[in-house]
Amino acid sequence: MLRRPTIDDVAGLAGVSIKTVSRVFNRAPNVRRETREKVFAAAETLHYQPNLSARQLASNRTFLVGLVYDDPDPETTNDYVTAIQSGSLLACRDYGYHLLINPVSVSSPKLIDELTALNRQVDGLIVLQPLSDVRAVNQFITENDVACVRLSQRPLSGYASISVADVEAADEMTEHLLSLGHRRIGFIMGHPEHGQSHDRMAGYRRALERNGVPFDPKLVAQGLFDYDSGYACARRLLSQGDLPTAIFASNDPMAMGVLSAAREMEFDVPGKLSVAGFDDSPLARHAYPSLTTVRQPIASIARLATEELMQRLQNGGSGDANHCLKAEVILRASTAAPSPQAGHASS
Amino acid sequence: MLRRPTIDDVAGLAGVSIKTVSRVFNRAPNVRRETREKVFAAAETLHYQPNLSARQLASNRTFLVGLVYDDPDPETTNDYVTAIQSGSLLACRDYGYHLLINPVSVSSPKLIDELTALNRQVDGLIVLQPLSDVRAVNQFITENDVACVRLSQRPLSGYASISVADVEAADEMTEHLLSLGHRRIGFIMGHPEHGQSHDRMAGYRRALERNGVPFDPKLVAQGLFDYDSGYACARRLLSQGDLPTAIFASNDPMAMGVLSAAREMEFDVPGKLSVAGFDDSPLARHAYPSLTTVRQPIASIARLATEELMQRLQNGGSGDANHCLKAEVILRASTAAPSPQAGHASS
DNA sequence: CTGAAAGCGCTTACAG
DNA sequence: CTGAAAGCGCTTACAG
Repeated sequence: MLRRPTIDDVAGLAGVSIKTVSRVFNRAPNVRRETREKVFAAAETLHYQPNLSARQLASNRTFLVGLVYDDPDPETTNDYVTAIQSGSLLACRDYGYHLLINPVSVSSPKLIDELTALNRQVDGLIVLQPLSDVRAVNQFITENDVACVRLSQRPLSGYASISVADVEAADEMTEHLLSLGHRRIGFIMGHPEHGQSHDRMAGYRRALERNGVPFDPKLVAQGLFDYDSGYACARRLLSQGDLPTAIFASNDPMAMGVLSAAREMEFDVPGKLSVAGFDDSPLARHAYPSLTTVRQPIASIARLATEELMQRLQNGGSGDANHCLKAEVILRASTAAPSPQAGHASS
Repeated sequence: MLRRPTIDDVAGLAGVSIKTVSRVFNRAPNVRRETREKVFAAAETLHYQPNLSARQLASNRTFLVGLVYDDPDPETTNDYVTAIQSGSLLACRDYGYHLLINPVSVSSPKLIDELTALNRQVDGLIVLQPLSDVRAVNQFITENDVACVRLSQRPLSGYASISVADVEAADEMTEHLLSLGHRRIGFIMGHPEHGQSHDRMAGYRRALERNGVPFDPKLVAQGLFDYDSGYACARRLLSQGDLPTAIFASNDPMAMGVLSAAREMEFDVPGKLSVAGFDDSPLARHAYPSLTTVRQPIASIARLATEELMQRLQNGGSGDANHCLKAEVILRASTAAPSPQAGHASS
């Protein structure tokens, strides 16, 4: 392979200074159109591509975005994170940026050190939940004036955050179950460290209240957003005296656990028990019965977060900006009206 | 935030030249232990971290590895790719490298242009299937002498490849079904462009042959590695005259499709139909019934590929190196002995 | 075992 | 609208 062409080669061929070539490639204003075209033509013939490292060093920018998320177990794939990642990647490309994937552990004592190191290697961060809800992380952000966009429903003064209307979505799903005739609706909360968990719970309670259905703590179980906890919570909820006729799990993996528990305990779904999830992960559509759930606009979230970050990097912009996107209830086969004799079944 | 410390600051504080600092950080030999410790101490107090861009520019290396894979649909998560990615990421970290995730489209006319551009921004590539089985891609690799490791069972002269013993694994799974007493075993092939598809098919045939069971083309259906194709193939296989008592699908998503089709057509699994998959994706354990499948050592594959690449980058090493890892049959609830009356059921 | 000098390929004020 | 010079923070031969 020949020596890679440099900015000098392009400048020479185009008959301009390297500064002009630089201007053209950085889309700076104040370049005559004619000149620009000459430069592009020269670059084309030479197959010139700017050297990233040189740009980085000279401009003190990296053209890199870091995506940071909690990854308790590298063995288990997290569909939500994967979707965010792929959406963000696409948006980065549009701006000539690369995405650096950075799983960290929220409970690691080195967390802040890791974030510090990462922050030096990228122009900005996209911080997913639950990291974006961790006090130490937000403190790190504000103290170091980190360029970042947070995925969280709790705003951080001076920064941008993107979130989904979890309260509304959970409210809507609960309303759906109520409208089918359910009155005893079990709820499986998500991981308590995630802001979403509390919002979804709030939506559940709001819908009950609005419909005059008393909130019963015995119908609520604390899960951890994974299959196993959903399974365990469902077994508990389905073993007590006064049975629920529906269970609303805060995410799809937990809802899958509920389906398994129901099958084991011979609760026909949706005949004897309705089950709803949240996320519309790939599992949901192919579950049996297919899962009623909430579809989050993950691709839009990722794109919006990335674009918001790009804005801030370009304009040095800061200030508050809190975007909240609507989610959508997806009705499938796992929810139906309660059967007349429901609630009288044995465990 | 204060000015970031540079190599000069460290050298000043440690009382050595910057060259020595550089040597220490690059783990070069020929540095007295005492000196090294002085340098590390100075770096520690200053919280010094080498500037990546400067290293890149000066050394003409990027400390970046590109992971390239075919991504036909960014909306759908591919558990296999995600697992490779996370394993490779971990290995990269051990070597001070970052991983650049690069989904491309195998059918894009710009594929080679994209690979060319990517190749200039990284030190080496890890190429997943089916890209690693595409002639144009391999041609690009050899013509440009690209530093890379391929995930493929078809070796490429001068390069390293990592693969899984697909033939053996498929053979073993088929043997398992035969040993249960199945004689009419349906097989759903994977995407024909993937090398694995053909190997798994070969393993299936080999086991049949060894056991004196004639190969019946009517029992084979062509899938595409996704749920929908598995579902469609199963419907076809279960609608013909001479029914299979077991279906071996070339991967788990297709096996999930088989389970759905079986449920719809009222083939009890495993009573009337045994079902086996391949991959041991997260779906498999939580499926109903839980899926007998083949566990691939994905983490090991990813680590091995990354380490092999690192070797080559460090030693400028080349030459053939073909690693083949063993897979493992995981027995779960979806396979059992055929019932006596099986094969006489209606569709 | 260690150092002084040159240079990697860009961008950034500063001029004009 | 365009250019000449300096410099970003490292590494790389080359000396010694």
